[in-house]
Amino acid sequence: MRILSRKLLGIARARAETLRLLCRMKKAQIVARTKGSVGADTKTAIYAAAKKLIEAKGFEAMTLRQLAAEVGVQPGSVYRYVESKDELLQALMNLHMISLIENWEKLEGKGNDPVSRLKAFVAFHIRYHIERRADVVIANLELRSLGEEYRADVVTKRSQYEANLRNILSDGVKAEVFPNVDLEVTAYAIIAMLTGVCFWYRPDGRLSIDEIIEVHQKLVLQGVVG
Amino acid sequence: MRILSRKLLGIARARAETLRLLCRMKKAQIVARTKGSVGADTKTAIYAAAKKLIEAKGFEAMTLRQLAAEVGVQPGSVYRYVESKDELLQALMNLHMISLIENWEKLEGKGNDPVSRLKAFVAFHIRYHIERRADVVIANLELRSLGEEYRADVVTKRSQYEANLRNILSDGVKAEVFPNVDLEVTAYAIIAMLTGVCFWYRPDGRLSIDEIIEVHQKLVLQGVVG
DNA sequence: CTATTAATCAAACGAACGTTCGTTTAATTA
DNA sequence: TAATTAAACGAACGTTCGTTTGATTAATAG
Repeated sequence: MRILSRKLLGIARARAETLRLLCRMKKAQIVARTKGSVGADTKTAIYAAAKKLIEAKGFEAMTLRQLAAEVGVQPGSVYRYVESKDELLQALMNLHMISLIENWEKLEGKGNDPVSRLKAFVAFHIRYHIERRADVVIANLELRSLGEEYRADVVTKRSQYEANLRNILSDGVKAEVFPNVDLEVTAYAIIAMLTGVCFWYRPDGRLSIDEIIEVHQKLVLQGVVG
Repeated sequence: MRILSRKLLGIARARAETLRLLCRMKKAQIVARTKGSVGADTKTAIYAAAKKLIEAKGFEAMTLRQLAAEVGVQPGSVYRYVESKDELLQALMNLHMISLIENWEKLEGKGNDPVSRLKAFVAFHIRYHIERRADVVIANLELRSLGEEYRADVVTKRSQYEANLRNILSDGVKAEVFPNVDLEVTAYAIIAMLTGVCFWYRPDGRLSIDEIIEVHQKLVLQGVVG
């Protein structure tokens, strides 16, 4: 057996040498930096591919080899743009939370009374979540995979976003348009219900996004107004 | 650097040799079948530990070595009770769905009018989901990790359970107690909102389970009754 | 035109993964 | 008590993982 393995080792070595020679021959044709490659584009492609793969398989199940293949690059090349797999997830989640908060702030204050503000929130949340399904799925399912050092930051940002809804409800209670609502629980309930949409929504479904929004606006408003 | 790594390799080899000797010495004391070991108990322990670990870290992130350590057994021993890691997840999800459906069927039909049936469903769903958080978290977050051959089965069972709510809503519409509700969307919305509870509920929180149920019953009923 | 920087590749690393296997001991049966 | 079955162990298997490295080419700046 020991002789056999030595023989095999020899064969393997010879084969490796042959492959190396073949590589050297090909090197004149295809190698290293590719024509037209631009770093910024590659980084964008990496982030997009990561979103797609994590949404489909989950963060832990996605390998950097799959990610690299999706981008059309070698596994090692990803590390020019990403510190580590963990840091990549952190970046995706943080960018999403920041974008979510900013986009709502752009709309906020358009209406004055609590009822129209609540309707606006429902519409915004559903539309934004359907349009960025991958971001949302990642942000909601992969918190566990996020390193402890990053998690608190994302959780804080999420709470910050949810505070917008709590403020609307609170103003409604003060103005006596929403009687007897428990701010905390109601906010959780509404958000869960709205976020849930992007887990069953299908573009070719029976209802349009606007119709889905209307159904939810009615449910929410009747729920809190009574 | 090459010299350093050779040095480390040498140290590692020496240490491995020492450990091997220690193992051989211990063999006279601790080995093989342990006293008082019962197969059924071990299987129960494996399922319980798997639930705990998957809930905390996710299915892909849990390793069989962690699972074995949690049970207090060697990694290979797990395979006496489990066909594969995938089959373990499938078993956990299927058992949960079956139990969920059965437990609701035991309660169903206690009330007659759609309103009291809807209230009963809200109460049951929240209480059951809080009490079996691990099961619920797994069933809701790990569908992606489930092999395609098993997934359809779990999805069917889930839809079967959700049909209970759709039937209640449908009866309410026929009896003209719930005017103008979209059966499909409303059912999704209610379930998402109720399931959401077990992602924020804390036993030492401000409200008791009963109080949380009351808040949701009110929200849901006002939402569908108008 | 030359030197420098940006971008990528091929190859390898050790570690950890799920899983298999032959052996060994505890409990049960005949 | 002897033979059989149940339960677990320890060690290893081949594979794949995230990551690092040094060489190599494309684009850009001087």
